[in-house]
Amino acid sequence: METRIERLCVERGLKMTGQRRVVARVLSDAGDHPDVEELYRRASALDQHISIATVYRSVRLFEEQGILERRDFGGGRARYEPTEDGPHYHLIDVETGKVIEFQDPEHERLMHTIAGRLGFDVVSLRLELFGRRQGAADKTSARVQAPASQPATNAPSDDDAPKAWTEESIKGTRR
Amino acid sequence: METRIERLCVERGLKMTGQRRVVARVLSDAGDHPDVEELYRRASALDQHISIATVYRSVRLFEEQGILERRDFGGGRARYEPTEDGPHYHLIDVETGKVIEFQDPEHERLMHTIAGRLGFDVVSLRLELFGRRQGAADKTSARVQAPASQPATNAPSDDDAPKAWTEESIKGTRR
DNA sequence: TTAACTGCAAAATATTTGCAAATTA
DNA sequence: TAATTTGCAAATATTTTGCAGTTAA
Repeated sequence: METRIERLCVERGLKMTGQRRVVARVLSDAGDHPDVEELYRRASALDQHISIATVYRSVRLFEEQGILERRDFGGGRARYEPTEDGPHYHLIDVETGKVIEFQDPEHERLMHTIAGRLGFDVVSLRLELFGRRQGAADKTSARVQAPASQPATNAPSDDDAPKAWTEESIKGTRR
Repeated sequence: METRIERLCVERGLKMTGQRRVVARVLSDAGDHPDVEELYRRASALDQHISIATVYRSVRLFEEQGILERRDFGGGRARYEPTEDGPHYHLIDVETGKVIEFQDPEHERLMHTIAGRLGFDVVSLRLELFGRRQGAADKTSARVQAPASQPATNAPSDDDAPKAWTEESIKGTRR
């Protein structure tokens, strides 16, 4: 079955190579926010004949086409998700690194109000909330001193992905 | 005169070397959001005897101490600002890359409400708005297709800094 | 057929680190 | 003087690119 991403590519006159199709499929199937390395891993499982350079080229292309959005949850790697789900934001659990998506129309409105007040139209925005589950004891205060920009130098920067990815992903990380 | 950053370092029992002092001074004087390369440039002007490795080590240290916050405005480099100014957000002009800081207590409240609804306490958050000056003709629609995460692959990722920095900064960028 | 695409390895960019020498408290 | 810190250069990590060969339309 043809994925939405494939359809969009065809509409925009891009060649659908086997590799491109595989990357599109992997992205369509992903319910999380994989980085390039993880996309490459999943793609390789479906098709041996794919190189990581092609994955990089594909996500860049898809992003340029507005099919994908690049995210930065800290950890030094770009992460990706399809644009199909409409505007939404992310709440990152600082204890576990788990990512929760949420929407809020009121917030939407507020952003436009604020931008308007400054004389701007909103083109896009990003909002990431770092939080701790209510009632969770703070056993790790050192972790969350200054996570404002990157979640924290030493907080888990992983995701809602299966353990295997999580661990491998962190191992290869430079921070 | 001793900078706030220096004072905090001493309070936390860190040695104040000449280099550290210079980096602290440069950061205290910065009204913008310099990256490491720019910090190194400004520090070098004050003191020849400083290497970029030391600047990297200093900002990492300061960030761990909660004295600095790391920001990501796209462009592949981390940018820094002192934490002293209290919570505020950033509006990035997608045409010029100029960064405008703003606050909004209502937004503050809303974030706590939203997090609470999901069962979380807010530890920190980041909000970046990408906007276009009202009335500015859209001569560059290609630029802003999918800037949700990074401002845009090809939008200026510079700042409110002097032209000289802006240009050098972009030149060395990989995107 | 041909313009677009891929793989590979090398380059570019950003950041970290090992170690010997220098410096602060 | 002892523990930290620095400079330098080399190592790592992520992403991009040149080029020759392959492939979709």
